[in-house]
Amino acid sequence: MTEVASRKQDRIARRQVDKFDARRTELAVATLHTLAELGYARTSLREIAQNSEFSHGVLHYYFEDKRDLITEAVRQYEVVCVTRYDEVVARAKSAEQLRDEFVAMFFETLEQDATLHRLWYDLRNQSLFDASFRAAVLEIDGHREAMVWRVVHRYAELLGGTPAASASMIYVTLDGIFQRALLHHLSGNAETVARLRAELPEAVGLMVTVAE
Amino acid sequence: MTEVASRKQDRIARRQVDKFDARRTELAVATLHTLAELGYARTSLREIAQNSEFSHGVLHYYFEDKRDLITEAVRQYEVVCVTRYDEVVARAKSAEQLRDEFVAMFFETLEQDATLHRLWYDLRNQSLFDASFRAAVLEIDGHREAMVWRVVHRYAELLGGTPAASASMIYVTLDGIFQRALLHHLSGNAETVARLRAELPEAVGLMVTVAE
DNA sequence: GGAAAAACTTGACGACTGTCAAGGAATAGC
DNA sequence: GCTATTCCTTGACAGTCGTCAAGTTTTTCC
Repeated sequence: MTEVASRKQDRIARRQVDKFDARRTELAVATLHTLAELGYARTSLREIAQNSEFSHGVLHYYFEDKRDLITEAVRQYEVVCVTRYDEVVARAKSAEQLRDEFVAMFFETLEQDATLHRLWYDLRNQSLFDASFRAAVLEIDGHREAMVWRVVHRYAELLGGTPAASASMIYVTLDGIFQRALLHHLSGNAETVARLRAELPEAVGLMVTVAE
Repeated sequence: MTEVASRKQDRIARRQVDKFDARRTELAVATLHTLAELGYARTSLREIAQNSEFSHGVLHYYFEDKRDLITEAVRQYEVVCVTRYDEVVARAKSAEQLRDEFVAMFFETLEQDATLHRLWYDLRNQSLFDASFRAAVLEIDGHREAMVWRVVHRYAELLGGTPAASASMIYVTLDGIFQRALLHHLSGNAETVARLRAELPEAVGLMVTVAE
């Protein structure tokens, strides 16, 4: 084969791979939405296919098996959800502004992306029973922790103080609040959500100590 | 029917009800263990029956349907898990002792009853998708909140201070720590669990403010 | 001990599951 | 425009699921 022909071959192969990956991603997104709607326990391949424009057989053309598909869907969740607060951090001019916009964003995504978030917790929980997704889950959990740490760290900086607890502790606290708010939001318990919202700024305040 | 006969009938009926309930509970406990082992998504009625000494058909003799059975199993979880720290509170003579014994118990049940706890989180999560268990879940969650509140409240009392946050906030924080420790415990990540354990006393300390 | 009631087993049903092979439709390369 | 490859659909498979009816075993009551 000449060099030109070889390079051409490469280009074609690459384009095919790109196309293949694009379709994979497309199907993973459809999977993500189906999972968000039904939950892990009740999501079938046929149901996923119905939420896409293809038939159920195509899933085995693009994915090894169901695990492979769902793992890819989890990865899509990460793309969507793990840089959420970065713009808030970037534009904050004062500690107060950062805190308030963080709280606002926190409850905005809670309500707007509720089904997506419940899926995340569902999959994180599945990983307690099944080691398949565990690596992906631990990775995303780490990214979530880093994300809230950037917020609190910057908040402390703007206040001229330092975080009062480790990244781990701060993450599990905020995540715990989020989970509970989500449960009550989906239960139609608006006043409990409102109460959590009212308490969140104070909780954030407790996470930073300012030297006197 | 004479009065005597009627009372006798009552006694018989009551005994039958007791027997009926006893068997129901027995089957609910078997269900609980199966769920703890396999998780909600993969637990079938035949599997449950195999973990009991009966055949799968009997489950429909004692329970309306699968939901009814699982709801009863959740209730059994409550019986087991919701008064765990009360003895610790009762015997504590000092704040330090209460804190240390709480931390010890926290990680003891984490490791000893890990499968049961992962089930709890699994079911709490199911209630985000399916309203069936929601009432039971919210009720148990409330009891768990009250349980940790008793601990922190007593701790503050012994220290001569007051809790620094609401019962809600304190619960979600401790629950968040527990969930994360559970994830890493089941992932075989012992050093992360150890780190959380080392940080827990400090976190508890932050939950109480002492007037100076 | 015999009849009635309760407790339990067995086997079957229709529906649904993940997987995959066979074949049709679309596209790419010449 | 023809061929080869890629893409996608269809239908079937073996298995599992919750449910339930029919029948057997055990217990209860007189």
